Amino acid sequence: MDVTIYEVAKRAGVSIATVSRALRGTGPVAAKTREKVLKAVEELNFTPSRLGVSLAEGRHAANGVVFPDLAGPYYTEVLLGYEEVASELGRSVVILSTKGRTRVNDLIKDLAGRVDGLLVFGHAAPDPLIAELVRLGVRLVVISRDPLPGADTLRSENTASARALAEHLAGHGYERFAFLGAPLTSGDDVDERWRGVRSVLGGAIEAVATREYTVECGFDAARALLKDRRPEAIVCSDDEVALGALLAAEELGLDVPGDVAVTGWDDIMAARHARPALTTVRQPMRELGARAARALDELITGVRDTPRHLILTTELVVRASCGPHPQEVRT
Amino acid sequence: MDVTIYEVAKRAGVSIATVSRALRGTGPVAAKTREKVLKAVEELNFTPSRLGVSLAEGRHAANGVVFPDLAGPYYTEVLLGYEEVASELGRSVVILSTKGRTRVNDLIKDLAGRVDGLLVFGHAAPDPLIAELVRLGVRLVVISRDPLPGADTLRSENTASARALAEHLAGHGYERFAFLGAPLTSGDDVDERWRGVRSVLGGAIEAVATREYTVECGFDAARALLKDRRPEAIVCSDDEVALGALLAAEELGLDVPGDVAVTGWDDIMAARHARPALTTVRQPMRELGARAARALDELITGVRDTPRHLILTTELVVRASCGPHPQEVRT
DNA sequence: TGCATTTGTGTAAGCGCTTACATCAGCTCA
DNA sequence: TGAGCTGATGTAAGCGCTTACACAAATGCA
Repeated sequence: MDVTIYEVAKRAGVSIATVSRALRGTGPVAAKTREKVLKAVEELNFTPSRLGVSLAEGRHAANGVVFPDLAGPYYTEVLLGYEEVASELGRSVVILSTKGRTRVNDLIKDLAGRVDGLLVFGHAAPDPLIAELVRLGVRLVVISRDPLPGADTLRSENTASARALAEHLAGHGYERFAFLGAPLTSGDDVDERWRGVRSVLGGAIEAVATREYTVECGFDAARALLKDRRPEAIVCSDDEVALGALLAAEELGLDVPGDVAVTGWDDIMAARHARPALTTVRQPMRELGARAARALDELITGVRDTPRHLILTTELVVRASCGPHPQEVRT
Repeated sequence: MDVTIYEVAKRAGVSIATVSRALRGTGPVAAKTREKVLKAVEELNFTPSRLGVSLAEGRHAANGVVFPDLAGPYYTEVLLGYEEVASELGRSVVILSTKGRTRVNDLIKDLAGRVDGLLVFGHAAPDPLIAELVRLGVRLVVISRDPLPGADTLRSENTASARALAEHLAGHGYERFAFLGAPLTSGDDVDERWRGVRSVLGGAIEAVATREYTVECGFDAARALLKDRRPEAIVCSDDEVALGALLAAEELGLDVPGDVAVTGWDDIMAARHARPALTTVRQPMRELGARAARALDELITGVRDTPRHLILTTELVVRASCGPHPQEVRT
């Protein structure tokens, strides 16, 4: 891994410029010369140093991604979609997890210095930092949050889907609801969902916090809620919290949906396999990642230079956990 | 992000060497000079170009990781442990997912060219490629597979734990077993587990393949198995497959562990929350990642230059899914 | 006070590439 | 047959840093 273009040039009896041209296919090279070069490359096992190339080209050919954590399928699915497209576009992906880290801002700035563009999950970086990155000219796509100036934002639709979900539940005849989700950060996905359902259900729904968006936290919060003042339906901020709620109900000997209906959000794989299968809102997670990678590519290559705010559509997926509802089709 | 050390030097009225020294703390710099430099850095919002630094230092300050996929907690947990320690050591992490990719070898070699060292999950890269990387002098840690020459390997203990698990199940009085796991690749973790249980149970256990190590595949394979010729106990290659088996049993109206016992491997969070809670073997996933990062650091810095093969200890975790067993302690 | 250190700073040579520009054959075509 | 091309190659100037080395100024000590 430490043979340089000079050695190849010497061995092939040409200049380094010719080697470079032969390898990249830029500029004309005589067939015979190319042969010689390729032979030398082969013999020496030469691979151009990424650092040299990048420094000369003035680009990293790498994208960054900042996430709080990797717990659960949401982050990993988005990440995989992102990595796949980035790879397709010839870019590597450099990751940074912020949960439990100190000096997050420094870490993120450092990351920004080693990539051509950055994907940031909504809650993984504080707003002032985002603003600073924008000011520094970092190419940025922020995911799962409301639009902000200077950066692309990308999210799935929340409000309308939340209203649809709420209306569906209301159609079951339920009258006392709870929204089980983490502390609401204004403008993030969960906040939008909460606003959406509340706009339909009004005072009939109360918000209940969980520590995090995990099965465990959903379990704890749901158990407390169900013991204390059982609502007829629990709308959860996401599928994992909902899975926790299902477990809590089971532990308390409650039937879902007989005693309490439960819904999730995201449509992760486990939602379909849960018992009862989870009514949820399907959000295109891979697609989010893929779009982010493409958006970043546009910003980096300069095809586009004004921020764009994209919202992907979602789909209400009705399954057993919200109760019998003959009009709807099950998946 | 495009202000260079030259501009800082000019503004501070010093040479670029002094700027570099002031910023890195290498070599002596007068307090007053440092002030001037820091002021200029501040005003210009200077961040040293990572490419320039890396090229000059001759190191990327980045590690790579190659995984097949990110499905389930195993990969993400290892990855997070790895990233955390790498970050602590001042190294970024560049990821590469190989599942469904064409030209994997090229992708991996490309990755090798942009990092100082590589963590590779056992099944993510073909053996010949590993050998080639070793030959090229790539610093390498391979995880979850048997030792191979030239590279560090790192895994959790399998054989003894598998025997312990098998003996535990035999102690319940079960006599007909199935091992539910993916097609066995010689030398990988699952293969070791299979060999371990078989060494105890002999002809009483049969191997049943799953397409992948996922809940879904576990579900499908288990359903087929349970319908066809129900064993008394199903030893699963990992927790996710086991969760699938639990779901299959439930769908078929079978009681676990009454009608069939089920065990997993890994002790992912869902194992504890499953109903019944899953008997499994706890493997220190974060620790694996963390160790890999440290091992790589040793190889990169040259503290150590001979390969090391490390095996971390595991722990049998007995829960309800294998049936009542008063002698053991439940967690 | 003079000499040997130490301290502070600058100069310049890399690190490994890409590419603009210069050069020079060998052709084409009038 | 020579002007004008085109094609093939080399030269050298970056890209943005780090650091060995040189050197001048400041300091220590006898």
